[in-house]
Amino acid sequence: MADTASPPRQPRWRRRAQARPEEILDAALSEFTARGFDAARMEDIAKRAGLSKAAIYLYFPSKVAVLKALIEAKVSPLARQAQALAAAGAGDPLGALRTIAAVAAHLLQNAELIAVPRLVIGLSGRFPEIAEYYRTHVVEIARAALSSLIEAASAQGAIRNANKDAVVRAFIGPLIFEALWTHVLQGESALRDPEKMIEHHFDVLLKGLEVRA
Amino acid sequence: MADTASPPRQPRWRRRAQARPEEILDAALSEFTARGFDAARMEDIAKRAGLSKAAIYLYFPSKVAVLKALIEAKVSPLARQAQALAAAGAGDPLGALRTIAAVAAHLLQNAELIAVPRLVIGLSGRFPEIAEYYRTHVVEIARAALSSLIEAASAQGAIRNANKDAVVRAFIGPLIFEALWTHVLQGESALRDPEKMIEHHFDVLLKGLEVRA
DNA sequence: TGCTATTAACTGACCGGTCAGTTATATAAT
DNA sequence: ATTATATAACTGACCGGTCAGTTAATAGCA
Repeated sequence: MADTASPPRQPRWRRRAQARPEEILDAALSEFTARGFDAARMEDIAKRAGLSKAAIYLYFPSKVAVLKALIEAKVSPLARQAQALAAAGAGDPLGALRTIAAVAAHLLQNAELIAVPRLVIGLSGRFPEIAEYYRTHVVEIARAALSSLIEAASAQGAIRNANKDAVVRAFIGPLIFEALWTHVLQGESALRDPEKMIEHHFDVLLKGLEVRA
Repeated sequence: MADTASPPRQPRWRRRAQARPEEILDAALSEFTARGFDAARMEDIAKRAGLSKAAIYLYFPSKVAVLKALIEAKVSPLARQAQALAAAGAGDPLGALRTIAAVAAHLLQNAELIAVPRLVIGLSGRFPEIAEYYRTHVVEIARAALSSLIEAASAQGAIRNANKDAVVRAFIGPLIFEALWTHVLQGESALRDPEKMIEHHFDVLLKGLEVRA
């Protein structure tokens, strides 16, 4: 009797097959980030994404499948971006390296961004395919991009000859370290001032520690 | 009737309260390393340690407690070692840094050694105390040790003046990166030849990339 | 322009299995 | 005889995944 006279009720739910997958992945990222893969509950992911747990299984066959899709979705863009930056900067490789470092330093401020690699680190033992995917689709691509820039810089005399892999490590390593220090260990972070950090980074990287004559 | 006539039976189990805790921690490290914290089963840890699951609870109140004890047990020695090396090398700071890097490069070949930090990375979100413990008891101590060496080197003119934090990052970062690349991503590793890797590392670190006049 | 049939999208309730932790009991050591 | 050390058996809760059934959207038809 009460509300028989209110026809324009809004439906209890809507069909939005198009938008669901991405929403699910976003929700999953949040939950995985906060609790880790195992402790994250499908029920909570569903709630956050605004549908029922069962509905998730209309889009993904399993929890691991959600994780894989998540990694693929969040990771490929980064790899492509790195390649693009490297390609665009072939003319001025040293400048491109500096730009990439600056961009990276800015991005690394964002905690959600390093959530994926953290998941990968934690799960690489149990799901080697995930580690492999991350290596081949992200890190190897970034390494290749950097390598090509370094080679170009060396070829045109902008930097001296040195072992390429060592240079790549010297370029990336400190950034990774600071990201871990900041987001994993909650340490006081140099990332708060990315420009200054990159300035110092390049000062050491270019000039080295030796006392010049 | 059968074997009533064999008195020298060995007992079904022995009381070894003294030795148990460490054995449990070793077993836990193996299981945690292989499967991660959540997927590791107390039952399996017990089996590996050679006792029953219930017996573990005579020594540790919970699974997390085992993890914490494990981290504390495996981590303090490292911190002490880093401090010792730094103290011993105060006279020749640059040499000490090289030694530390060489030792580190050797140690990093061992997969079990980086298992603990990997656990910390994976669990830092859910158990911040663990991350904090690791920061204060390991990384900050290692950083301090390195910092003092760098300061000493700078003071006695062995290296030029540069931002100390940046130098620490430039020193540690590449090693961390290579360890992750090797043990997490299963990549082809420069750690196979630690001497050469350190040689390249120091070549870049000391001389930098700039073309000298 | 409504009514009906059909399908895609979605849900609530449930099941089977797992596992951290507990309890009742037994055995070694003293 | 007593106590510390150990186990086997058990419990309670949780959670990934499933399924029978419901609802929203849409296409066909009058």
